[in-house]
Amino acid sequence: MRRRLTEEVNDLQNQTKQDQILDALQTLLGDKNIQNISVSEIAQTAGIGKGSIYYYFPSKDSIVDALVERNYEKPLETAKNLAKQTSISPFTRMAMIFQACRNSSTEFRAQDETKTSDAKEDAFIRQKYMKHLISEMKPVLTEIIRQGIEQGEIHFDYPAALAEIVLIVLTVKLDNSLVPSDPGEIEETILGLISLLEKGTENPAGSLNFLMMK
Amino acid sequence: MRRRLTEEVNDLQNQTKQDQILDALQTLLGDKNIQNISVSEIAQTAGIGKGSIYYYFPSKDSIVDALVERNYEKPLETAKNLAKQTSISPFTRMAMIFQACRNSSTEFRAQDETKTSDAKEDAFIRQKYMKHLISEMKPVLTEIIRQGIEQGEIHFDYPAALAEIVLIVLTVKLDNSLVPSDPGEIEETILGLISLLEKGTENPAGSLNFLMMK
DNA sequence: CCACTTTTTCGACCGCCGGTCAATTTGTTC
DNA sequence: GAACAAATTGACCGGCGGTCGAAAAAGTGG
Repeated sequence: MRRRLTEEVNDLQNQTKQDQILDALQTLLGDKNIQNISVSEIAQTAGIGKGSIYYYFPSKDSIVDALVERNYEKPLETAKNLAKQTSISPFTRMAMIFQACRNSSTEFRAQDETKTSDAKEDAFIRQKYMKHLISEMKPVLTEIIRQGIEQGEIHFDYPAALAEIVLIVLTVKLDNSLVPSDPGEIEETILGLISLLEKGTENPAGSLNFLMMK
Repeated sequence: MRRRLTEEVNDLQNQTKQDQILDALQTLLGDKNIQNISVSEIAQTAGIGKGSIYYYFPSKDSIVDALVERNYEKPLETAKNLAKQTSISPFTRMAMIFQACRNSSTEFRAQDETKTSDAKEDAFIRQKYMKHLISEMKPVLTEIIRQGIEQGEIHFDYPAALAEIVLIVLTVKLDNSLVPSDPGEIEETILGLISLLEKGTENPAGSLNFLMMK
């Protein structure tokens, strides 16, 4: 059978019904925690009936999952492309990847700061974020580190472990819901991580400072 | 006014009503996720009425918080005591602390493995765990590392950062809910962390292998 | 022992949520 | 237009976290 006309119109304006729903959720997340957002509310914001939500998604949780995935599509693609650019230094590429992630995540939680409700409460969604990011990004980062080892720029015996350690520390530390900390503390931890990386990968002190973001 | 007799009886058998409720929750957590445990169920298991739960705790969430806190009382005390034992090598003390945490947490999630429901779902409670552990343990570990630096056993410029990095990586990695991984993968990450620590703190390769648990 | 106050217990009840479903509308094909 | 499939909907359901007032139990003073 031919595809429905409405579907084609949607595709043309790059807005499937699913996207509409995800947009609604994203908007609402600017104001409150996922726990305080009801499915009816999402439906209302999306301008459709509650029942329709369940025509496109099997559960409320799955909507959150889909949103997380959508928000990391771009940085993941960026990372995968960078993994092929062997001419660029591995550490530079790592920095670029983290920058891409950071942009995407600040975009995602644009209005979090102005939240009225208790910030620690939306930990739920942050966690899905972390999980997705770490598991998707690890193989890519591992490959880049492996290249660095081959090129003699990185001296370390456990590329996958190194990738994971860096990912975990950065993700956890930059997510204030898991370990609440003031900016100075974050900076110190990142500095410590950089110092540990420099010594651990046998690079001169200060050479990786550019990993420090912004 | 004098303390109530019942209160004293409770204290004698070391079982306050709160403890009774926490025990009930802990039992139930052996079988299912916190999301699938209702307050009525906790009450029933504890052998009291639902209303009584809310006489002792303001919310369901607060019960979970209290349980997490209770389960880390012992390892935290152990750690604080170890912080004073300056005669023991810092890394040995770190290993002892992690061992204490590990014992406590396996006790806590004793029957997780046999769970029927989807394991990733109880991420909620694990996260409370991580958060509590990291924030409470960080200052203690920092102090121990600082002692190691003074004694010349550890060469590193950021004690607090080092403490946090180690805590974060171990906590996240040993919690399979956040980054699902098979045992071999966990081992590799820990090995990588140890290698990074050895190089980073200017200790000979292999000297910290005893940090590897079990 | 009694009268009285304070603490504790309890389950019926409330509002709301995630999720279901039968009925209806919309779109497609011939 | 008839026949069929796809999409939409809101009333409805069971169950949840949390409230509340009544009442039982415990404590107090004489």
